[in-house]
Amino acid sequence: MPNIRSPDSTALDRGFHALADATRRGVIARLAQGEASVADLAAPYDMALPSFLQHVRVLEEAGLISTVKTGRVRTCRLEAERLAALNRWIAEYEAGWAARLDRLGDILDRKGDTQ
Amino acid sequence: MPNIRSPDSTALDRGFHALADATRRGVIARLAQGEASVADLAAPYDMALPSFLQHVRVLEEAGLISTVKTGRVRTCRLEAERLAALNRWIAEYEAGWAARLDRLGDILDRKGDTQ
DNA sequence: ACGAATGTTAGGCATATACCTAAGTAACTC
DNA sequence: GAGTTACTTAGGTATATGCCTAACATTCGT
Repeated sequence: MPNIRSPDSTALDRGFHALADATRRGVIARLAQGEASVADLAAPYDMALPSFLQHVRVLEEAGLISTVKTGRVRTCRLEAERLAALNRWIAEYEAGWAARLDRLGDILDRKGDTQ
Repeated sequence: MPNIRSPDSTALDRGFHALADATRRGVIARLAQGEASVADLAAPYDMALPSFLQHVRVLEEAGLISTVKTGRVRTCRLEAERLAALNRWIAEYEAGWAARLDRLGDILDRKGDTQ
């Protein structure tokens, strides 16, 4: 039986994985207010810079942020479109029309039992 | 300097982590069409059942699905509200008003260069 | 050119994740 | 009550993740 994995699954894998960490979500929240350097982004965290840089790379490889190095400063920017893509994946199932129909079915069944 | 992590971050951690895997996203997609047993859910995947069950547990601990055992069958259902909560987190930053302003700035700058 | 600022690379450690096989347990089915 | 079904538990391996320190590279200010 073939595996159901689709070829583009890694984009979602990386995207959601990138969001599954408070530090990285903090970076995104900060970048939503405008661009920032790595040092600026790292400042609130009690973490060695190399460790923090790893998080930045995870975000960049997920496409959630882009960075440019100018002189010795690397400036980071939020890539809202990629974030939107993740949101779209969720939205497709979040609507939950089927789930609601199931629940409606349950409710009707229960009504039938008691009346 | 204090760490910025908020106390409830584990809910988002677990939620997004749960979505960061194609098998688990497949389960969600399937459950969006209605309830299903573990065996039903596992059928499309070329994976030992214990391995698959781990994925189910990850989803359940993230609150993305709920399960009930009736007799020897465990039935799984999508918890759309939790999915919606993740979507809400993304939506807050996806809007990207700040990012758009930045880009608008870039565009205006470039216009200024060429005209 | 010298020192400080801003990353970056290299290497290492502890825990978590994703998979497996083998061996249960509990509940229908006959 | 014996077998089959549908999980479940136990235990093991390989890789990935998240953190660290130490040392290097580059650029900026004076």
